[in-house]
Amino acid sequence: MHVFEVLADPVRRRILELLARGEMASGEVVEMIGAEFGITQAAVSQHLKVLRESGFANVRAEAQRRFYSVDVAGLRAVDAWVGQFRNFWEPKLDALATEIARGKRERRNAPITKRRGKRA
Amino acid sequence: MHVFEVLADPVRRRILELLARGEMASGEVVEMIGAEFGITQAAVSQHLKVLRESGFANVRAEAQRRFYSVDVAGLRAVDAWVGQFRNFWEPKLDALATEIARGKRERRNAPITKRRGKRA
DNA sequence: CATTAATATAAGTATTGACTTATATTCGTG
DNA sequence: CACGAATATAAGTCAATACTTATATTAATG
Repeated sequence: MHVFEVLADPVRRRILELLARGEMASGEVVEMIGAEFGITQAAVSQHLKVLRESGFANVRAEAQRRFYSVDVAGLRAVDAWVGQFRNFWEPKLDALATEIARGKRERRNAPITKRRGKRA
Repeated sequence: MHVFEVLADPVRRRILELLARGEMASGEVVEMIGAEFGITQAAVSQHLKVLRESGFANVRAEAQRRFYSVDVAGLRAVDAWVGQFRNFWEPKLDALATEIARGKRERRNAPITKRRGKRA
């Protein structure tokens, strides 16, 4: 399942927000999410499965308990994709990349101009 | 439609990547996306509608043509949500927030310790 | 070792949303 | 003003997925 499909579900987003505060046993997640969304243990378990299989959560077993925690892999993937566009609202550092893009665009229709300075 | 649902669709993600290179007329988008995904003009138009209604794209009319461009609003919203977790893999600047979270977690089960210093 | 606790899985259902074809709208142009 | 070009919308279909209930698995415990 693609990272953005994973985060498209509000329950999964909420679970991640809970895990951000520290690892939680499956049962704790079931309680909180159950209270907030009114869904069953099975449903929560299925969401946890999605999160773990898509790189958003890690599991650690302790007796019958499963402790879930945030796995950054998924979040980094999302961040990387959004990063493609970050220069659109944060021109500060990446001004060069922005310049290149804008240059390309404008040069397409621009009138021909004599260039001065070194040539190969 | 929630921002993450918007980006859950590969066609919409691709459209945004195209728009990142500069504004495009609807027709141009239809050509490129049609070629890549094999879908009709109507389908692309519907995706453009979603993008514009969810704050990911702006439209500008010129005669019968509609020129689409990236709107950062949606992307910023996504970035903000992911930002909640950024300290998980970028502890550098936000070390304080990370510290607070970790502290909370550990204090839960920690042995009681005498605290020193000012009190209210 | 039978029972209970904690979690996962199986199987079925219902809703959502991404398509399709067909049609409407809007504008320039002969 | 009729027509063609560019785009949007309407209506219907189909597949994906988020649920449900029921059951399986695994481990501690009396």
